Amino acid sequence: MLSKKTKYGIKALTFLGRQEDNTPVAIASISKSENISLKFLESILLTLRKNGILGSKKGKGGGYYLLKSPSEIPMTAIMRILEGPISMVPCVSLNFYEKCADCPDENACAVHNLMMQVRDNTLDVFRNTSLADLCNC
Amino acid sequence: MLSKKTKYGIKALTFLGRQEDNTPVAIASISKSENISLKFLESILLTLRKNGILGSKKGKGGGYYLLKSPSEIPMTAIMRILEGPISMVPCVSLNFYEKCADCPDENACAVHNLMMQVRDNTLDVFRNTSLADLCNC
DNA sequence: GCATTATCCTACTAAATTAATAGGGTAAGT
DNA sequence: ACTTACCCTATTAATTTAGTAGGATAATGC
Repeated sequence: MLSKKTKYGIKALTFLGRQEDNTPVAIASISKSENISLKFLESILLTLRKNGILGSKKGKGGGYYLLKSPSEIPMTAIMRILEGPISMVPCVSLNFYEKCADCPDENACAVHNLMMQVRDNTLDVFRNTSLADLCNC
Repeated sequence: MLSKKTKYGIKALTFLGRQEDNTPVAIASISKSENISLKFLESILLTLRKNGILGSKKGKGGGYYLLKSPSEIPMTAIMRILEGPISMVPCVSLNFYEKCADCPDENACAVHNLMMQVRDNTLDVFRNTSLADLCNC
């Protein structure tokens, strides 16, 4: 299941991507428009900033803004920052790999091989989708 | 992330599907071979039985066995019983649909539309895979 | 019929994760 | 200075997941 953190994060990014210009938007403004708890959203936007997706400006007229054009932000990046691994099991993860404690041989593991296929298909979607695609719908 | 419940359940089913004949296999036997806590596995096999995937026999020589041939058991069925919805958000689920509290219009929701694509791709994998495919690898 | 074997079933607990909140600190603008 | 709005850490509450306990029930075989 997708966490609320990821869901809210994507909604906020889409909101920012839909702005006419790229001037900073206050957290409170996004929070109201998208029905997201202000404090929770604050922490989400903070991690997006720390991971190079967003820039921020303090003080009056401040807020968050996209550092790149939406078309240059692939969904793989957003998903990995907010949700973590794209795969359903760590043993097939490209960026968050971990060996299973119970599994002596990965290549002989039915779950491993099945989840590899799922990962490839999911990855296909995220690789071929940018934030821009989400903004235009 | 895939729950251990689902992971263990798939492993157990694969183990059963790989048996020469379809005579009952004791939980303890599966538990040892697959490194799964006996009690936890017990509850997993119980739900698979209650959902028509497994049959069981009590007493000496008893255990669990597949009710159908592995090729007749699609992964969609197994996943929905063990893991629940295949989609990442309830609002795009075919079998476990739920409306999002925060979202006024589903069709205008970027997350909704993205997750629809992911669901379709994942579903494709599970629909085209049966337990038999997992047993032969 | 009685001991043994193994599933059946409910309830409970512990651990981990997720979601949300609190509250003060820091920087920018007027 | 004062206000605005992000910065950051810590804490708590809620939920889910994983695992455990312990007895009930049914089948088998001597």
